[in-house]
Amino acid sequence: MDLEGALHRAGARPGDPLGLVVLPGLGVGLAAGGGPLPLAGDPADLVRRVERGLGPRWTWWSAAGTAAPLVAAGVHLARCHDVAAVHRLLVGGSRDDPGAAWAAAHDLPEPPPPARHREAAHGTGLLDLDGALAGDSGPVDEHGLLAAGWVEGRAFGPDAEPAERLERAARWAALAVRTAAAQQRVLAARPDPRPRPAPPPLAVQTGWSESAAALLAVELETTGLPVDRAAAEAVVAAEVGPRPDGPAAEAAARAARDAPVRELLGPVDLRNPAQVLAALRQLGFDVPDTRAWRLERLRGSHPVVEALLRWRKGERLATTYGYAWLEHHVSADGRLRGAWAASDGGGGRMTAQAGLHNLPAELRPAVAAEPGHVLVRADLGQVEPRVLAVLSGDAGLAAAAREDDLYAPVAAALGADRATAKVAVLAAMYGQTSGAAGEALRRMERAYPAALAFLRAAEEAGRAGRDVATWGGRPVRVGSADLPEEARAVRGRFARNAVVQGTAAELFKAWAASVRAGLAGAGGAGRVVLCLHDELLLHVPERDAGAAADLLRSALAGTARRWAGGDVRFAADVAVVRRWSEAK
DNA sequence: TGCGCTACGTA
DNA sequence: CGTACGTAGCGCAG
Repeated sequence: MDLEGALHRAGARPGDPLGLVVLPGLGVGLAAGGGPLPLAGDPADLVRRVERGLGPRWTWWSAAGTAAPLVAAGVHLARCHDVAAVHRLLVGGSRDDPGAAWAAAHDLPEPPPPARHREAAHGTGLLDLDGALAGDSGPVDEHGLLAAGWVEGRAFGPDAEPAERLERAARWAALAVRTAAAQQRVLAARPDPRPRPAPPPLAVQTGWSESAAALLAVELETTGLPVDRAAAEAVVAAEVGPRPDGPAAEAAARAARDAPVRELLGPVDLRNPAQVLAALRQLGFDVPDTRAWRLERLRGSHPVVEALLRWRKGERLATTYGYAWLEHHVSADGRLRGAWAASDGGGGRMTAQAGLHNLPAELRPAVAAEPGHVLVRADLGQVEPRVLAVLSGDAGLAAAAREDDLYAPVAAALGADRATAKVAVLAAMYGQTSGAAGEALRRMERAYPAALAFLRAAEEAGRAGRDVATWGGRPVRVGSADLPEEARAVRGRFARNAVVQGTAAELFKAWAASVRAGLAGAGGAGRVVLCLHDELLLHVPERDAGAAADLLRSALAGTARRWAGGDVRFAADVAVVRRWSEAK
């Protein structure tokens, strides 16, 4: 079959949207401007050829649903439009299923959410849940909404003939392209907040980078984080002893860990906070709870405090990050894998499961490059105050951002030391209402009035139940008005912080997408292996280390210029290391 | 089994 | 009365 000719007849052009639905083992449904194009064959092979020959902007309902088998087969997908990711960027909230995106793109009321157990099946065509699709019903129902049988993948299920399944997959891909086109029109019409807008519009750029991040999330899950299992086990063993070989040994190890504390505290269940609290009160401690930061202050007043804090540390390693965790999440190939979400929570940060985002510092030496490779780590310095300078257009804060250490000029402006300046800046961004930052905060008002006014406006919007929006235009839903004062204050702080945190997340994802593209362009084996809010970790062959470090810096400079308009400088600290712990 | 609570890890 | 997230054990409701 002449693939190039078929693509040409279907109206596919380089760089243009090309709808894609994958039917594993069967083929792919493509859709360009000219209509649906079903192709039988090995999906990875077909997509690889189209990527090489045409270089489209792959357009799918979601990377999680469509790209996973391709990524698993080692296919690199350069550019994409992710309908789910863009939908979340456009309307905020947590819905990103095809039905919701389609309805929003057609100004229809949002349909009820899909049943929970079906969520994983969106657009994959992998699952046959409730039998065959009724008759020859199409993908759009009588209300103009997407039909359940198509959303749930039954339309492509094994009940139909292969040719018919591919035909439907291509029609489904065509609907993704139509939805994406509608989304693109909305993005392009959004006001551009940059001081000197230049094409492409910021919202369009953000749609692309959010889409790329969704694909990167799939890749991160496939690639995994390289872990030196022996080193990890050594850390665990040092804290909780050797791996128990059965339930009895495990119970014995637990009892042995508990014994030193129970000698001092009495025969209480250490895993029951209420019992621990009661026992501490028996010993004369007047504490409202048993949290570590509270007990920290009581260190030295009684040996039990030290023992309990030490026990807690070991207990964390024994439970959350112990042998069971290694067993479940670190594969035989030495990779720690968990599910990733590219845009989660209120502000749209990346999140990860399997402990990838909360690895205790003690375990970081176990994150290690494989033989012949290095880790290249880069973290954004003081990203949130720099983002605040972008959002608010505060000239003084933008000037401070020209320094590698933003807090130095801020300290000078406040007439305070660096530590105080840092606390004041963070207090302003997080909405702290008490504590020692008071006087410094008042000086912040005078030194950076636009930045503080921006934060106050965000907080006020949150208190009043009005949505706020990130730089890229993502609405941050704050919920309804009419709440008790306490709840309004909480929501105000949430809104104040979510705009900054969410905007930082957008910059980070744009940077990560650029780095991902640069690594692919270099044609090497370098991979992004971890995204940690303001930190990127790459795993690259030794000889590519220097190029990867350069890429991290140049990608940031380019991203910041396109994204912020060049008025605010962003800086990354880059280090080439063998083990994650070696970097600062 | 599912949920809220307490606790704690990261940014 | 600084924000966000994920995970685990416990106690309780169903």
